[in-house]
Amino acid sequence: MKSNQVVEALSALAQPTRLAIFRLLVVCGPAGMAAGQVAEKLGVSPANMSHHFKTLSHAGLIVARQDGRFIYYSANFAVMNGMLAYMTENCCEGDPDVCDVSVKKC
Amino acid sequence: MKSNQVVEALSALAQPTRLAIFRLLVVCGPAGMAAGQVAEKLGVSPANMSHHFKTLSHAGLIVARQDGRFIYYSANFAVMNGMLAYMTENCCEGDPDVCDVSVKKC
DNA sequence: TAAATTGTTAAACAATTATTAAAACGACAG
DNA sequence: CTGTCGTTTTAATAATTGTTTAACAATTTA
Repeated sequence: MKSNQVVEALSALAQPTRLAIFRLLVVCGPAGMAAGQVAEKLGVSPANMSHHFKTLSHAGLIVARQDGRFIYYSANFAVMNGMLAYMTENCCEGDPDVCDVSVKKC
Repeated sequence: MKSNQVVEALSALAQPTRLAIFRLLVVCGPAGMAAGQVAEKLGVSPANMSHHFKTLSHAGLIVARQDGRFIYYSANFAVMNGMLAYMTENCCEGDPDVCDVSVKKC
């Protein structure tokens, strides 16, 4: 994963509403959630929500899937994991005892 | 870890220079690296570097330690791990097979 | 004490980002 | 078709962020 992609992903998540969106979608899993439902759940206007979806999509953190009139968004774990890996690359010069860079499995 | 702390940490890392600083310090481990050395290594002016250090420090991602004339900065793994855990909380409704939220141990 | 080194702070400007409101779009039901 | 629902786009404004320059503080060396 390239540096600028990682920065883009971090920027996308570095905003309260978008972080909340992403966390919500992470819990939903691959099934995702309809755009409107996310907006209602978080109390955000549709237009504003759409902008945030666009930002997250462009960063590759979420994926859109149309189903009839609804658009379902879901979290893309591959990009998130790539981002996490990039940040901790070669940490502590390879000594695992010094740092504990692990995330509880879900 | 609270939402606004996580957003602050993500914002701090969502910038090319600061991401590079953090990655450099992650590799250095607890010993850290002198401010000037980091600045030189990344080709950033001292004043600009100082601002970035401040941002990262305030987010808790790095820690400063004075040693004579030099100030050594080092990465704070606890905050980073807290941030990662927050993002993946309750992912996939608890089904570990659906997503693989793990980071290679260093 | 004076000069040199290391790093921080303050102020200003340029650039980016977030939010809102209004208009427009595409999918579907009648 | 026509109307409505769900969502996106456009355009404008407000707020935040990054960089630079110059001045300042702390520590060591002469």
